[in-house]
Amino acid sequence: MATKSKPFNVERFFQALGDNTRLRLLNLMGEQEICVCYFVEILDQAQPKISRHLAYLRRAGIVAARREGKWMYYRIVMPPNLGASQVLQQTLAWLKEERTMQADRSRLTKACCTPAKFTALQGAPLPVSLPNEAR
Amino acid sequence: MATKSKPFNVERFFQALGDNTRLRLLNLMGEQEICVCYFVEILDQAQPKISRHLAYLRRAGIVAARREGKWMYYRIVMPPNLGASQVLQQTLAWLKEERTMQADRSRLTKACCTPAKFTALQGAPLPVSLPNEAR
DNA sequence: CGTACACATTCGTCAATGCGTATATACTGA
DNA sequence: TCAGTATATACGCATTGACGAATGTGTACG
Repeated sequence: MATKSKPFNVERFFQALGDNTRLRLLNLMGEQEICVCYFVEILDQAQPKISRHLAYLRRAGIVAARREGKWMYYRIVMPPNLGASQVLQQTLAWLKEERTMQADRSRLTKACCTPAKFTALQGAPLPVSLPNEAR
Repeated sequence: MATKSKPFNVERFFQALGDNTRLRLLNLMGEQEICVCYFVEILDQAQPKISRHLAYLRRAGIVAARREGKWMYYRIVMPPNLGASQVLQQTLAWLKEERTMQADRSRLTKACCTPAKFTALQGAPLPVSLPNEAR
Protein backbone atom coordinates (compact mmCIF):
# COMPACT_ATOMS: atom_id res chain seq x y z
CA MET A 1 0.00 0.00 0.00
CA ALA A 2 1.38 3.38 -0.99
CA THR A 3 2.03 5.85 1.79
CA LYS A 4 -1.26 7.69 2.06
CA SER A 5 -0.36 11.36 2.47
CA LYS A 6 -3.51 13.23 3.29
CA PRO A 7 -3.69 16.63 1.56
CA PHE A 8 -1.73 19.26 3.44
CA ASN A 9 -3.92 21.16 5.87
CA VAL A 10 -3.32 24.83 5.16
CA GLU A 11 -5.68 26.07 7.87
CA ARG A 12 -3.92 24.04 10.53
CA PHE A 13 -0.58 25.23 9.25
CA PHE A 14 -1.40 28.90 9.73
CA GLN A 15 -3.27 28.28 12.96
CA ALA A 16 -0.09 26.70 14.30
CA LEU A 17 1.75 29.93 13.54
CA GLY A 18 -0.94 32.04 15.19
CA ASP A 19 0.38 31.86 18.72
CA ASN A 20 3.31 33.73 20.16
CA THR A 21 4.59 30.89 22.33
CA ARG A 22 4.70 28.61 19.30
CA LEU A 23 6.49 31.25 17.25
CA ARG A 24 9.07 31.57 20.00
CA LEU A 25 9.56 27.81 20.04
CA LEU A 26 10.04 27.73 16.27
CA ASN A 27 12.45 30.62 16.45
CA LEU A 28 14.54 28.81 19.06
CA MET A 29 14.64 25.66 16.99
CA GLY A 30 15.75 27.51 13.89
CA GLU A 31 18.24 25.16 12.33
CA GLN A 32 19.06 23.09 15.37
CA GLU A 33 17.51 20.33 17.39
CA ILE A 34 16.62 21.37 20.92
CA CYS A 35 15.80 19.56 24.11
CA VAL A 36 12.51 20.41 25.83
CA CYS A 37 14.20 21.44 29.05
CA TYR A 38 15.82 24.35 27.22
CA PHE A 39 12.49 25.64 25.99
CA VAL A 40 11.16 25.58 29.53
CA GLU A 41 14.22 27.40 30.81
CA ILE A 42 14.50 30.01 28.07
CA LEU A 43 10.83 30.87 27.73
CA ASP A 44 10.36 30.61 31.48
CA GLN A 45 6.98 28.96 31.09
CA ALA A 46 5.38 25.97 32.78
CA GLN A 47 6.56 22.66 31.34
CA PRO A 48 3.08 21.33 30.47
CA LYS A 49 2.41 24.52 28.56
CA ILE A 50 5.55 24.10 26.47
CA SER A 51 4.74 20.46 25.94
CA ARG A 52 1.23 21.20 24.71
CA HIS A 53 2.44 23.80 22.23
CA LEU A 54 5.07 21.40 20.91
CA ALA A 55 2.36 18.77 20.49
CA TYR A 56 0.28 21.29 18.55
CA LEU A 57 3.20 22.01 16.22
CA ARG A 58 3.74 18.29 15.81
CA ARG A 59 0.12 17.71 14.82
CA ALA A 60 0.41 20.53 12.30
CA GLY A 61 3.38 18.76 10.74
CA ILE A 62 5.81 21.58 11.44
CA VAL A 63 8.09 19.91 13.95
CA ALA A 64 9.22 16.38 14.68
CA ALA A 65 10.40 14.82 17.92
CA ARG A 66 13.10 12.34 18.73
CA ARG A 67 13.67 10.65 22.02
CA GLU A 68 17.11 10.07 23.43
CA GLY A 69 17.00 8.50 26.83
CA LYS A 70 15.04 10.75 29.14
CA TRP A 71 15.25 13.66 26.77
CA MET A 72 13.08 14.68 23.90
CA TYR A 73 14.57 16.67 21.05
CA TYR A 74 12.40 18.77 18.79
CA ARG A 75 13.31 20.08 15.38
CA ILE A 76 11.58 21.90 12.56
CA VAL A 77 10.59 19.78 9.59
CA MET A 78 9.79 21.43 6.31
CA PRO A 79 6.23 20.57 5.20
CA PRO A 80 5.95 18.37 2.09
CA ASN A 81 3.93 21.16 0.48
CA LEU A 82 6.22 23.51 -1.44
CA GLY A 83 4.22 26.67 -0.78
CA ALA A 84 4.02 25.88 2.92
CA SER A 85 7.73 25.25 3.23
CA GLN A 86 8.52 28.53 1.49
CA VAL A 87 6.15 30.45 3.76
CA LEU A 88 7.66 28.74 6.77
CA GLN A 89 11.21 29.59 5.70
CA GLN A 90 10.19 33.19 5.15
CA THR A 91 8.49 33.30 8.51
CA LEU A 92 11.56 31.95 10.30
CA ALA A 93 13.69 34.57 8.58
CA TRP A 94 11.22 37.22 9.66
CA LEU A 95 11.27 36.09 13.27
CA LYS A 96 15.04 36.42 13.34
CA GLU A 97 14.59 40.14 12.74
CA GLU A 98 12.30 40.66 15.70
CA ARG A 99 13.77 42.03 18.91
CA THR A 100 12.09 39.65 21.30
CA MET A 101 13.02 36.67 19.17
CA GLN A 102 16.62 37.79 19.08
CA ALA A 103 16.57 38.05 22.85
CA ASP A 104 15.34 34.47 23.13
CA ARG A 105 18.08 33.27 20.84
CA SER A 106 20.69 35.13 22.78
CA ARG A 107 19.50 33.58 26.05
CA LEU A 108 19.66 30.18 24.41
CA THR A 109 23.24 30.72 23.32
CA LYS A 110 24.15 31.81 26.81
CA ALA A 111 22.46 28.80 28.38
CA CYS A 112 24.23 26.43 26.02
CA CYS A 113 27.66 27.87 26.76
CA THR A 114 27.25 27.78 30.51
CA PRO A 115 24.45 25.34 31.35
CA ALA A 116 25.87 24.96 34.82
CA LYS A 117 24.71 28.47 35.65
CA PHE A 118 21.11 27.45 35.10
CA THR A 119 20.27 25.21 37.99
CA ALA A 120 17.46 23.66 35.97
CA LEU A 121 19.81 22.68 33.17
CA GLN A 122 22.50 20.80 35.06
CA GLY A 123 23.53 17.91 32.84
CA ALA A 124 21.01 18.79 30.15
CA PRO A 125 22.03 17.86 26.62
CA LEU A 126 23.24 20.67 24.39
CA PRO A 127 21.43 21.55 21.20
CA VAL A 128 22.76 19.81 18.13
CA SER A 129 22.97 21.45 14.75
CA LEU A 130 21.14 19.52 12.07
CA PRO A 131 23.03 18.19 9.06
CA ASN A 132 22.18 19.95 5.83
CA GLU A 133 20.16 17.11 4.37
CA ALA A 134 17.70 17.37 7.20
CA ARG A 135 16.71 20.95 6.42
CA MET B 1 0.15 64.27 17.52
CA ALA B 2 2.19 61.67 15.72
CA THR B 3 0.31 58.74 14.26
CA LYS B 4 0.57 56.12 16.95
CA SER B 5 1.23 52.85 15.14
CA LYS B 6 0.83 50.07 17.66
CA PRO B 7 3.37 47.28 17.15
CA PHE B 8 2.28 44.86 14.45
CA ASN B 9 0.34 41.95 15.90
CA VAL B 10 2.00 38.83 14.51
CA GLU B 11 -0.36 36.42 16.23
CA ARG B 12 -3.41 38.13 14.78
CA PHE B 13 -1.78 38.17 11.38
CA PHE B 14 -1.34 34.41 11.27
CA GLN B 15 -4.67 33.73 12.92
CA ALA B 16 -6.28 35.71 10.12
CA LEU B 17 -4.67 33.32 7.62
CA GLY B 18 -5.79 30.27 9.57
CA ASP B 19 -9.23 29.94 8.03
CA ASN B 20 -10.07 28.58 4.63
CA THR B 21 -12.85 31.04 3.88
CA ARG B 22 -10.50 33.92 4.58
CA LEU B 23 -7.80 32.39 2.42
CA ARG B 24 -10.31 32.09 -0.41
CA LEU B 25 -11.28 35.73 0.01
CA LEU B 26 -7.66 36.84 -0.10
CA ASN B 27 -7.04 34.70 -3.15
CA LEU B 28 -9.97 36.30 -4.95
CA MET B 29 -8.76 39.78 -4.13
CA GLY B 30 -5.27 39.06 -5.36
CA GLU B 31 -4.29 42.27 -7.07
CA GLN B 32 -7.75 43.69 -7.65
CA GLU B 33 -10.42 45.39 -5.68
CA ILE B 34 -13.60 43.34 -5.39
CA CYS B 35 -17.18 44.05 -4.45
CA VAL B 36 -18.69 42.00 -1.62
CA CYS B 37 -21.50 40.69 -3.78
CA TYR B 38 -18.95 38.81 -5.87
CA PHE B 39 -17.53 37.07 -2.83
CA VAL B 40 -20.99 35.94 -1.85
CA GLU B 41 -21.69 34.69 -5.36
CA ILE B 42 -18.36 32.98 -6.01
CA LEU B 43 -17.91 31.33 -2.63
CA ASP B 44 -21.62 30.55 -2.44
CA GLN B 45 -21.75 31.34 1.25
CA ALA B 46 -24.17 33.34 3.37
CA GLN B 47 -23.60 37.07 3.16
CA PRO B 48 -23.17 37.64 6.93
CA LYS B 49 -20.54 34.95 6.98
CA ILE B 50 -18.56 36.65 4.21
CA SER B 51 -18.99 39.98 5.93
CA ARG B 52 -17.69 38.71 9.25
CA HIS B 53 -14.61 37.18 7.68
CA LEU B 54 -13.88 40.40 5.82
CA ALA B 55 -14.20 42.26 9.12
CA TYR B 56 -11.74 39.84 10.68
CA LEU B 57 -9.24 40.47 7.89
CA ARG B 58 -9.78 44.19 8.29
CA ARG B 59 -9.06 44.03 12.03
CA ALA B 60 -5.89 42.08 11.28
CA GLY B 61 -4.77 44.88 8.97
CA ILE B 62 -4.68 42.69 5.87
CA VAL B 63 -7.48 44.24 3.85
CA ALA B 64 -9.07 47.65 3.53
CA ALA B 65 -12.56 48.62 2.45
CA ARG B 66 -13.92 51.43 0.34
CA ARG B 67 -17.52 52.39 -0.12
CA GLU B 68 -18.91 53.45 -3.46
CA GLY B 69 -22.62 54.07 -3.36
CA LYS B 70 -24.33 50.94 -2.17
CA TRP B 71 -21.29 48.82 -2.82
CA MET B 72 -18.30 48.01 -0.68
CA TYR B 73 -15.00 47.19 -2.32
CA TYR B 74 -12.32 45.23 -0.50
CA ARG B 75 -8.68 45.06 -1.38
CA ILE B 76 -5.54 43.60 0.11
CA VAL B 77 -3.22 46.04 1.84
CA MET B 78 0.35 45.07 2.53
CA PRO B 79 1.11 45.27 6.27
CA PRO B 80 3.56 47.98 7.36
CA ASN B 81 5.76 45.24 8.78
CA LEU B 82 8.28 44.09 6.18
CA GLY B 83 8.39 40.47 7.29
CA ALA B 84 4.62 40.26 7.35
CA SER B 85 4.24 41.72 3.88
CA GLN B 86 6.78 39.26 2.50
CA VAL B 87 5.03 36.33 4.11
CA LEU B 88 1.71 37.59 2.79
CA GLN B 89 3.05 37.94 -0.75
CA GLN B 90 4.47 34.46 -0.58
CA THR B 91 1.21 33.11 0.74
CA LEU B 92 -0.79 34.71 -2.06
CA ALA B 93 1.59 33.23 -4.60
CA TRP B 94 1.17 29.85 -2.94
CA LEU B 95 -2.61 30.05 -3.04
CA LYS B 96 -2.49 30.69 -6.77
CA GLU B 97 -0.97 27.24 -7.16
CA GLU B 98 -3.75 25.44 -5.33
CA ARG B 99 -6.47 23.75 -7.36
CA THR B 100 -9.43 24.99 -5.39
CA MET B 101 -8.11 28.53 -5.38
CA GLN B 102 -7.64 28.41 -9.13
CA ALA B 103 -11.22 27.22 -9.47
CA ASP B 104 -12.43 30.21 -7.44
CA ARG B 105 -10.46 32.58 -9.61
CA SER B 106 -11.81 31.02 -12.74
CA ARG B 107 -15.38 31.38 -11.51
CA LEU B 108 -14.65 35.01 -10.72
CA THR B 109 -13.36 35.65 -14.21
CA LYS B 110 -16.44 34.02 -15.67
CA ALA B 111 -18.76 36.04 -13.47
CA CYS B 112 -17.03 39.27 -14.41
CA CYS B 113 -17.28 38.59 -18.13
CA THR B 114 -20.91 37.65 -18.06
CA PRO B 115 -22.43 39.05 -14.86
CA ALA B 116 -25.85 38.93 -16.48
CA LYS B 117 -25.78 35.15 -16.25
CA PHE B 118 -25.61 35.33 -12.48
CA THR B 119 -29.00 36.52 -11.40
CA ALA B 120 -27.54 37.75 -8.14
CA LEU B 121 -25.01 39.93 -9.90
CA GLN B 122 -27.24 41.93 -12.24
CA GLY B 123 -25.79 45.41 -12.35
CA ALA B 124 -23.06 44.60 -9.85
CA PRO B 125 -19.86 46.58 -10.29
CA LEU B 126 -16.95 44.80 -11.93
CA PRO B 127 -13.70 44.29 -10.09
CA VAL B 128 -11.16 47.02 -10.68
CA SER B 129 -7.46 46.34 -10.98
CA LEU B 130 -5.42 48.32 -8.51
CA PRO B 131 -2.80 50.77 -9.73
CA ASN B 132 0.75 49.68 -9.01
CA GLU B 133 1.37 52.21 -6.28
CA ALA B 134 -1.40 50.65 -4.24
CA ARG B 135 0.29 47.27 -4.05
C1' DC C 1 -40.61 60.15 2.97
C1' DG C 2 -40.67 55.34 2.18
C1' DT C 3 -39.15 51.33 -0.08
C1' DA C 4 -35.51 48.44 -1.81
C1' DC C 5 -30.94 46.99 -2.00
C1' DA C 6 -26.07 46.08 -0.24
C1' DC C 7 -23.76 45.23 3.55
C1' DA C 8 -22.70 45.15 8.69
C1' DT C 9 -23.63 43.84 13.28
C1' DT C 10 -25.83 41.29 17.07
C1' DC C 11 -27.38 37.19 19.43
C1' DG C 12 -27.42 32.46 20.92
C1' DT C 13 -25.02 28.22 20.52
C1' DC C 14 -21.39 25.04 19.92
C1' DA C 15 -16.59 23.66 19.06
C1' DA C 16 -11.77 24.75 19.54
C1' DT C 17 -8.08 26.70 22.17
C1' DG C 18 -5.19 28.22 26.10
C1' DC C 19 -3.90 27.70 30.82
C1' DG C 20 -2.97 25.93 35.58
C1' DT C 21 -3.07 21.89 38.21
C1' DA C 22 -2.82 17.22 38.82
C1' DT C 23 -1.51 12.87 37.17
C1' DA C 24 0.37 9.49 33.89
C1' DT C 25 4.19 7.61 31.12
C1' DA C 26 9.00 6.66 29.75
C1' DC C 27 13.47 6.10 30.98
C1' DT C 28 17.73 5.87 34.22
C1' DG C 29 20.28 4.22 37.87
C1' DA C 30 20.85 2.18 42.41
C1' DT D 1 12.14 -3.39 41.72
C1' DC D 2 11.94 1.23 43.40
C1' DA D 3 12.94 6.12 43.38
C1' DG D 4 13.91 10.11 40.61
C1' DT D 5 13.98 12.82 36.41
C1' DA D 6 12.01 14.34 31.88
C1' DT D 7 8.13 14.81 29.36
C1' DA D 8 3.22 14.00 28.07
C1' DT D 9 -1.57 13.88 28.85
C1' DA D 10 -6.13 14.58 31.38
C1' DC D 11 -9.25 17.67 33.69
C1' DG D 12 -11.81 21.88 34.70
C1' DC D 13 -12.46 26.47 33.47
C1' DA D 14 -12.34 30.81 30.83
C1' DT D 15 -11.86 32.86 26.24
C1' DT D 16 -12.21 32.98 21.43
C1' DG D 17 -14.03 31.89 17.12
C1' DA D 18 -17.45 30.15 13.63
C1' DC D 19 -22.10 29.87 12.20
C1' DG D 20 -27.17 30.61 11.20
C1' DA D 21 -30.83 33.63 12.00
C1' DA D 22 -32.43 37.99 12.96
C1' DT D 23 -31.83 42.82 12.92
C1' DG D 24 -29.47 47.30 12.06
C1' DT D 25 -27.26 50.87 8.95
C1' DG D 26 -26.17 53.43 4.80
C1' DT D 27 -27.47 54.68 0.11
C1' DA D 28 -30.22 55.16 -4.20
C1' DC D 29 -34.49 56.18 -6.18
C1' DG D 30 -39.36 56.83 -6.88
